Amino acid sequence: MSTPEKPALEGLEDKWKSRWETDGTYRFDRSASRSQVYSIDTPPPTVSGSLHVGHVFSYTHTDIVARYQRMRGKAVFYPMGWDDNGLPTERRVQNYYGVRCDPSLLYDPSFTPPEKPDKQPIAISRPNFVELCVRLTHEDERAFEQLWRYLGMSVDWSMTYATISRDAQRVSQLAFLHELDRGQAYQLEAPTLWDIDFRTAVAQAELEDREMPGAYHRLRFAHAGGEGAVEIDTTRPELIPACVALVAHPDDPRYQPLFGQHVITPLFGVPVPVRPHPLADPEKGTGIAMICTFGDVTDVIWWRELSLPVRAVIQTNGALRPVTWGSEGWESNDAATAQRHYDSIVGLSASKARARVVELLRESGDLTGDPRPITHHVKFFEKGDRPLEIVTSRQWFIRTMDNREALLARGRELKWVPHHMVARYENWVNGLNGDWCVSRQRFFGVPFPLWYRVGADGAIDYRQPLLPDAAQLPIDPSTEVPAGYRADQRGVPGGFAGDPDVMDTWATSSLTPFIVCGWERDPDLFQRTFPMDLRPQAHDIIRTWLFSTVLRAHLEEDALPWANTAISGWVLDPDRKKMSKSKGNVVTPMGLLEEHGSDAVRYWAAKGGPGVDTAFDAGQMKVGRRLAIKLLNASKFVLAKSCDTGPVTASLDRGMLWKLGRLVEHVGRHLDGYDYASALREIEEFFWWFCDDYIELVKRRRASDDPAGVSATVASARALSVMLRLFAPFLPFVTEEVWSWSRDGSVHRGPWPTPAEVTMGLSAETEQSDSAASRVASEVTARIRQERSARKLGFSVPARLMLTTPDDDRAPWDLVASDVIAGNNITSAQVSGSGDLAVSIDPQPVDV
RNA sequence: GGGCGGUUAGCUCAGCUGGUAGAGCACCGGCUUUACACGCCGGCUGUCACAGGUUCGAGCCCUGUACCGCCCACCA
Repeated sequence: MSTPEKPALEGLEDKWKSRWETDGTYRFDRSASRSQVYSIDTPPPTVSGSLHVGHVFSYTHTDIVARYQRMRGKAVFYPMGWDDNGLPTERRVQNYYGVRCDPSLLYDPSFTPPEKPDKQPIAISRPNFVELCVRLTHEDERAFEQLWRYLGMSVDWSMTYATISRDAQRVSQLAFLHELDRGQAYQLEAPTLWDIDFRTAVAQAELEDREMPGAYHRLRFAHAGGEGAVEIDTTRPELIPACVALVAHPDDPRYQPLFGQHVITPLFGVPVPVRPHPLADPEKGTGIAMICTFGDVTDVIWWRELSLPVRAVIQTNGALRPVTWGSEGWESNDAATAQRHYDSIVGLSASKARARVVELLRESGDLTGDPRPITHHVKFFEKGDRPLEIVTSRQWFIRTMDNREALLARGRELKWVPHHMVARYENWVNGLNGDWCVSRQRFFGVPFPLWYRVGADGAIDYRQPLLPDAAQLPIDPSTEVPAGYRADQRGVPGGFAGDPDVMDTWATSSLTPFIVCGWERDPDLFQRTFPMDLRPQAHDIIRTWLFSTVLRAHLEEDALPWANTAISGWVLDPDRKKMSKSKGNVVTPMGLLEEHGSDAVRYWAAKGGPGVDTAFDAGQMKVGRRLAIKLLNASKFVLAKSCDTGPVTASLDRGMLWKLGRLVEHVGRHLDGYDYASALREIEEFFWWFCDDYIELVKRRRASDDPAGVSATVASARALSVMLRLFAPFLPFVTEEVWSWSRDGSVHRGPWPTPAEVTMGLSAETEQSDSAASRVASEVTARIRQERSARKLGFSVPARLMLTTPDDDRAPWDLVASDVIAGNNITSAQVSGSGDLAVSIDPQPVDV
């Protein structure tokens, strides 16, 4: 335990991250009661992606809060999770091992993937596929963990979880079964937004609008009576065979006479009714629209509310399905012509079929004019490449619409940092237009823990699912067998079939508070940690992760999942664009940490306030690095002569401590409100003042062993101890290093400083005069420095001081005069008059 | 179309309940001052986006406009 000769930052990360691990510095104390615990629902990063600067930025914010709470004496429950669920992992595993998942296959315990992936992917069962996902993501997790440790994240690494772990699956399945039991989950055969490339249903939360070129095609629908025709505009003429009605606004006089009449679809000769509906916009196109099953979500609304039949043509792969014209549901006035037209588009994708239909329309004369190009917004799956279609399929839903009011109330109950982010949540909840579709037609994910009976005719009966016992969970219905059945009855008449789908990744992620707190597994842990204290996350996933977590906690526990949520901003590149890989401006986090040092990068991150998008700024990191180095050097100086107890008699010393006491108070207030940026700013400001003014003024007095020297020694040592603890949540490495020079144990478990500790032994009666003295000392020193600079008199030139002070400053000046004189290389001081502060100096020749 | 945030020095940003515009970086000048040259001291830099309004007084409050970013939206 000693101060190094030449302190440096290099190597501190490696030194302390392993020491913290050995010492269990951040181990959660699970004997703590709920009120002593601070629990954090950390976002699990997607392991198959890569970490970027944005992660470093926002995770630092959370770590600052965690460290603050820990020093406040809380048992901080801070587990790290890995999100290895979902499509990114699935794709990566397919490519990495050269496999593909076939859920109809049975588990092969002896399967090992080939050394090198073959061109022809090997089909494997879902459990085998999941095993490979787990294996691959495990490697990613280790790399992530190394980075987090290097950054100084104070998580308890013994409590790491993964979203595809058996326990996460158990929690997902159990919550689903509860919701099924309570009628909050249900299945429905219904039109659903569908990605034709991923071949899965997608939820409202996963949509994004993209601007796409399109074109209005003006089509002619003949009146069924024979006389005249009506024209409609459509961007999707290929859906004419799926047309089931036309619709116009009820008040639109142009079309009122047509309501209840029929018109004939072009090319296919199908009589369809003309119906009124208020959603039809008289301003759009010709004011009358074609309803198809299904071209867009408005079609679904019209179809439902007008009780129209289904004539679906788009299949799950996006191609037009075969249709026999003239058969039931496909009646046509001219089935032969309809068939001939349809045969030329069957099997084509929507865009190819569209081009072909336009040719057919031109030939038949049902296209008025040329298509008019437009740009319009089209719904996409956020990870998808082609527009979504709407396909009718059986899906599982969790009820959101019935809970809208309750969810809005939960949103108001939650404390949002920054507060305005609550608007995003309310916006989303108010805009919900359907229950949450949680089933996905994918392989890697949490399966629905259900089987269905197969009837004697071989048809699956979805109405009464066969449920597993809760104690059995997690289960995979594609390999496990429901009670009362044998494995050889799978898929045969009179037997059973497993639900083929997996849950939406958010269906699992929405349960992170349950997963980490040991819901329905470790009741003791659960009651010590739930509801949690903090959910930190980014604002782009308020509608997904935050919303769905609030929903699940509401359904399961009738509670908020956490009391607070801190929404972090994004890291922007200097062009004010969100930093992203695709823009080619990604800096690897590890390179950044190695170049500037973790404390320096954390400093930059901490300067970005809660919810504030922040520019990537290497300059700030350099400033942070300088701060850390300054901390090393200043500490070395203070600790070179240190003493913990003794009377603080000098007014300047006391003034410094009073100022520090107020700082401690402010910083605590800022951090309680998650305003780490303001906290850091104030600490930093004090620290530079302490170094440049206070220490410079007292360093000579401090060298002596008389009572005045002891006063400065005690005060500066106390201040250093306090500042190290204030800086500790922000700069964990350098503060720990300095702390270790003179003290046992970790600064990160040290007590958070209190104003009372700082001003211990000081009499409140002197606060005003001490503070005034400290202020006058700084002001006069600044004037002397200005004078020296203006007159090019270096510090080494001794000078005589002539000072004018306001009357009010005369007494404070007397208290600090000797420090100001000694600290500014002044030979003698002459104070005169009264008025505005004025300083002049006379250089004094040095006696030879 | 609806909503949320932002616009302050060349750059990155503070500015609490209205009371004479701030910091850091950059730039310029100076300093061997035994903690630190990875340092210290000093200096320069502003129609607080724009237009109105309230007020003795507006960067801050109100109304409107513009631009930037984001979220949401039924996209014929």
